[in-house]
Order: sequence, then structure tokens, then C-alpha cells
Amino acid sequence: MTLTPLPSAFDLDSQTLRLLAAVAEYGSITRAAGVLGFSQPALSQQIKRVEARIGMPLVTRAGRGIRLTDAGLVIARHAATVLAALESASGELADLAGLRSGQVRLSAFPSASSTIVPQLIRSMGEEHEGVRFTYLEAEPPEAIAAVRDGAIDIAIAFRHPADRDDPFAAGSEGLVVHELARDELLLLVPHGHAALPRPSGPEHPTPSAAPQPASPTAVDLAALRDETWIAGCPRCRAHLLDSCARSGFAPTIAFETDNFVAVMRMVAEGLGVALLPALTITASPLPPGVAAAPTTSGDHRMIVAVTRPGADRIPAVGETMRILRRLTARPDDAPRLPPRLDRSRV
Amino acid sequence: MTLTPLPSAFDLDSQTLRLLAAVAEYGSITRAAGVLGFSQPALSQQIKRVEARIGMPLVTRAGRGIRLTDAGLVIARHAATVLAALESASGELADLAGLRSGQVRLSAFPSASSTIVPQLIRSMGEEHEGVRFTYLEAEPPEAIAAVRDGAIDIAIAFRHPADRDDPFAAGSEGLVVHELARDELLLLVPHGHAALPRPSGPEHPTPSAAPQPASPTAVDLAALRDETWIAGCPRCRAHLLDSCARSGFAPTIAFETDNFVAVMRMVAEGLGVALLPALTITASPLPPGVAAAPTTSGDHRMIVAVTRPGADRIPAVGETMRILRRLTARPDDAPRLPPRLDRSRV
DNA sequence: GCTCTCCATAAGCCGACGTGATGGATCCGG
DNA sequence: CCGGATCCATCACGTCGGCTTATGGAGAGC
Repeated sequence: MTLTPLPSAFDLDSQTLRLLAAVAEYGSITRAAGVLGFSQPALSQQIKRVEARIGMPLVTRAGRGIRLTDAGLVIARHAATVLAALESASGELADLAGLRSGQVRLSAFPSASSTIVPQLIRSMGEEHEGVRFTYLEAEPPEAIAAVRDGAIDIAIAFRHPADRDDPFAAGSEGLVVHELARDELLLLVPHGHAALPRPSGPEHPTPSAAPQPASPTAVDLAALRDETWIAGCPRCRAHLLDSCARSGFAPTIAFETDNFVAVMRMVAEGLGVALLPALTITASPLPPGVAAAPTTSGDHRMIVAVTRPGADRIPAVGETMRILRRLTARPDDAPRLPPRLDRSRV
Repeated sequence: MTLTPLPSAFDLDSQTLRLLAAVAEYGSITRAAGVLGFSQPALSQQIKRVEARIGMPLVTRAGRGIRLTDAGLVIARHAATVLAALESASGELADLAGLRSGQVRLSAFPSASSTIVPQLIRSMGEEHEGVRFTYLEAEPPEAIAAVRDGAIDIAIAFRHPADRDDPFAAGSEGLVVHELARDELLLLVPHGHAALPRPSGPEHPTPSAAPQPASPTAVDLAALRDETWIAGCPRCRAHLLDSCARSGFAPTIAFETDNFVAVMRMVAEGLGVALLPALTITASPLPPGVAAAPTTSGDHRMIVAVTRPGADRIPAVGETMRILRRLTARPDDAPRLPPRLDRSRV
């Protein structure tokens, strides 16, 4: 008989519930408006707008004040439920913001897996227990691609100064590259090799005031032009060729492996010499009989972290980046990075 | 160490949850925007605004599309709860609008309690089972006051044409007065009283085509100027005086009671004559030996319903008013109102 | 390499919503 | 019985949020 005016579609808003809950609680539009933080006319006509939208009065005048209608009571009654749920969501957001929860998806190259990464995760765990990590070991190109398509939040990668183009200029387009630390490329030669300078003076060098490019014990690559070389992964191999070229020769490469432990043992066995990042030596101690030394040309790679722009605004990710920078920026706090030269003797 | 940016106060809005739930469901801002019914940029920058407000990204680009962050997932996850609660409230509003629930607080004067009111409540109950009633018998001034201060939704009252002032012009200020029906004031006299016209013609008069002001069997008040009168409640007494005055005499009032059953019995016992509204006779049949007749001067009262302005926009109240008008407007559908003269013989 | 799709951004417009001032009605105390 | 205090409704006005259309850039698939 009577047409139902609207089948449903009373599009309620949490703000509407908040308003009516306040009116119900304080029994007065004026006081509710005061508590909610705006003027009485604002609340008054806001209620009127809602009434117009749903087609029913929500309040009626009663004496000097007002009274909620059935419809108004319905809305006020549901307010607690809705506002509690919103509060719950808000609390979870606060947990994320306060680093009491959250997740960071991390990827890094192999030698970082056993050095930077465990340190980083442990440090975060100490300060922010609720933040969870996932980790996937991957070579820089793959790790960066994973950042690009959103599968990874932070990729720890490296970049050789020479290749301004290949995996980075192309791959990191639109991403943010944070330079973390310089990782020296060290020559690995059998102990007592002729190219090594004699240990002049005391065994422990001046601990801190060592100039960067030419370390006291640096070796000139050119002195090894006639050696047999052991190369690493394809990218490392390319960089070896480049470094040698800048020293004026083309190395004779007899062995290739991306397994840096194998490289060290090959050097120990006298099969050849190699150029390895210091971090790999931190990851796995040099076998006996192998010495490491920087090059006079200051060969190195940069360890970087790659993220999407704005990723640091995700609290857990931003904090992880902060800690990552702290760990890699201060060798004193983080004794394993960059490794000290004299540890090559261990 | 890290300052929590905001202790809480992530003021979420149900709209925000709706948006992110849609984005989570459809995996794309464009599609979610389509489903939600607005353009892609609208949704895009609405999300951006929320991000700026809560200080965390909610979505990140992933390849061609997007991916929700932890924060985005939190919000989307809570959406179901909040939207379900809103839907529940909306459903209750729909029940109110569809007259499947609701409440009407009714008040009426005594003789309506046993005539109009039960009929009204029964009719509503037949058509709209969910609507509940409360009822409070009260004389018009009190009933109207109750409407005024919001304790009653509909007051059924009456008004004499003479007193344009006392309980109405003053009491119904700012209220809406709906005229429902004319209620004739009938003279009650002992059967066979001299003032009664002889029953001319058949016992059953023409059922419908009776002219309003002067019914065929009408009696001139002036013929009863020397009778002893029985008066009703104070307001009725005032009106009796007024009617008699307009007929040119002042009645001799020997008895006063607002109990109309008592009035009838007094007339039956020959203690005097009275002027009673037809509705009271409907409420309680005339005792044997009493005849009723309208006056030639067409004395009557108006039965009215009084509500607050806009009260008819409350669905249950509006529908009650509709039914009330229907019951009182059509004597054929509502045979008890106004009462037929020939029923005074019963 | 071309095209299609998806998201981000810019410019512009309109309506929602806030404030302050004012008026009417009610309640209360003198 | 009257004047002050309180509460709500209304009005006029200014601002800002938010939507739209148009456009650009980046990624994915053929």
C-alpha cells in the first residue's frame, strides 16, 4: 500500500554517527557542538542536511532543547560499534607508525646476506620488536627489478663506478638509490707475493688517519699484469677487465666463478690472483696463505640501497633505511664494515 | 629513540575505508573508481589526501598498477566491519521508513479512548505490524502540552467553534492542528420529551443525503430553556453556556460531571437534560428511555489531531495521521464515526 | 616498436560546510 | 508577571574540499 520511499541506500557516514552519538550523549546540540569542536549552527545544519538526505527527522524540538527521534536513536545506537571499529583501525595504524608492527621486504646480494643483512635485522629487532622482515637473496639487477614492481621494499645492491649505465641507469629509473658505503676491491694474492710491499714498521698501522684512495699497503694493479686471474660473476668480471684496462693491460682470466669462497681457495692454492670486494672477505675469512690489499687506483664498488620514491614514508621501511645508513656509515659502531685491512692476516 | 609522530588521532572516515576496500577488492584505482561511481582522478587524489593526513602511504605503484601498503591493508581489512555496521544501521532506518518498525506516542481525550483510538491502532496494526503504540488518555490541554514538549507525537483533541482562544490559540502555538471530523453536540432528553419532533415517516431516514447543519430531527435549544441542565467538564460547561446564550437564555445547571455515562443515566432518570457530543454516545450506548437529537443551531465540536510541525515526516507518525484522517473522513468506511443519529435509538 | 592501460597531475568549477549575527521560543528567578 | 538566560533555527557570506575534464608518463603485451 504505502510505497517504501527508498529500498535501502541510506548512505550513512561515520561523521553522521559521531554527531548523533554526541547529541544523544549530551542531550543538546549546543553542548555536542562544543565538544565536537565547532559552532552550534554548524552542527544544527549538518543534522538538517542528513535529515534531508535520508528523508526523516532525526531530532525534534522538545521544550527548549531537543529529543532524538526513533531514527536518530537508531543512528546514535550504532555509533558505538562503528566508532569502535574505526578506533581499532586507527590503533593499528598507530602501531605501524610507532613501529610496533609492520613488515619490510628486503633483498640483497650474496655477500651482504651474511654481513649487512643479519646485522640490520638484528638491530631493528632490538629497537622495534614488532617489525617483521622477509628476505630474498638476489643479485642487484633482479633485486632492483623486484623493487620496481613492488615485490621488495629495499634492495641492497652495489654499483661499480665504471658502469654508470648497465644495471642502474636503466634499471633504477624512477627509483631512489641511497649510497651506503664504499666497498674496496682488494687484490687477493698468495702470501708473500712479490707485488706485496714489505711490512714496514709495526704490524698494526695507524688505526684511523689512513687516506682513502691510496692505503699504505696499496698495490699497483699493473704489477700483476702477467698473473693468471680468477674472475667472479659476469658483472664482476666486466669490472675486472675495466680496472685492468685503466692500468694498461688485459688480464689473463683462467677461472670464472661467482662463488667467492672458491675464489679465495683458488688463490690459496696458487692457481691465480683475484680482485674481490672487501665485504666478501668480511663474509668469509681469508684462508691461510692468502693476503689482501687495496689497489693504488682505489678500485671499489659502492654499496647502495634502492627503494621506490616515498618508500621511506612507510614507517618500518623508513626506519630500516635509517638503521641501514647508521650501520654502514660508522665503521666504529659497525666494525665489520668496511673491513680493516689488517684483518686480512687472520 | 624515534618519536612516534602521532600518538593516535588517525581520524578515519567510513568513506576512506570504503575507498580502500574497493581498491583492495578490484586491485586497481581505475576500476574501483568506476564501481564507486566517480572518476579515476577523484579516487586517486582522495587517496592522496588521506595519505597526507595520516602521514603514511596507503598504496604504492607496482608495475602498471598499484599495491596496498601495510597501512592500506589495515584500513581495507577493517572496512568490512565498519561497513557492515553502517549497513545494519541503514537497514534499521529502512525499517523505520518502510513502517516495519517505529513507535507512535498517542494521546486522546476520554471518549476517543474507546472509539477512535482502538480503531486507529488496530488499522495500523493490520497494515504495519512493526509499528508500536503508546497511549495516554488526557484532556486536550494536557495532551497538547505533551505534544509541545515532545512527550507525545499525536494528540487527538477537540475544539469548540466558540473558543478560538483558550486552549488552542494559546496552547497550539507553533503546533499543527489537523481538523478530523465534526462531532455533533446532541441534546439528551428523556424519551418522549415534548421538545422532540414526532417521528415522521419511516424509522430509518435517508442514509446519506442528510444536510449537515440542520438534521431532519433537529431540536431547537430554546425549547429547553426552562429545563434543568446537566453539564459536563468545565470546558463543556462553558460551551453549553455559550450555546444557550446564542439561543437567548441562560440554562439552569443543577448537575456537573465529566462522566458522560453518568450524564446519560441522569437524563434517563429524568433529573435533567444535557448536551453531549455524539462521540460519547458512540462510546457508550444510550441507556433506555433517553433520546438524542441534534440542535437546530448546529452545535458541534471539531475533533482534531495536534502534532509538532514536521512530525508527519516521521514515517510511523505520518502514516498514523494518514490512517487517522481516513478513518475520520469517510463515515462509510468507518461506520462508528461520526455516529448516525438513528443509532441513538439502540 | 606500437598501442593500450593505468596512474599522476593540472586547471577549473561548484557545492558543502564553517563562522558570526540575529531572531524566536522556552524556562527560570525575582 | 516580567526580564534574563538558554537553546535552537535561520541568514548571509566566505572558504576550501573535492569532483570533472584534459593531459602526460610509465609499464605491459602484441
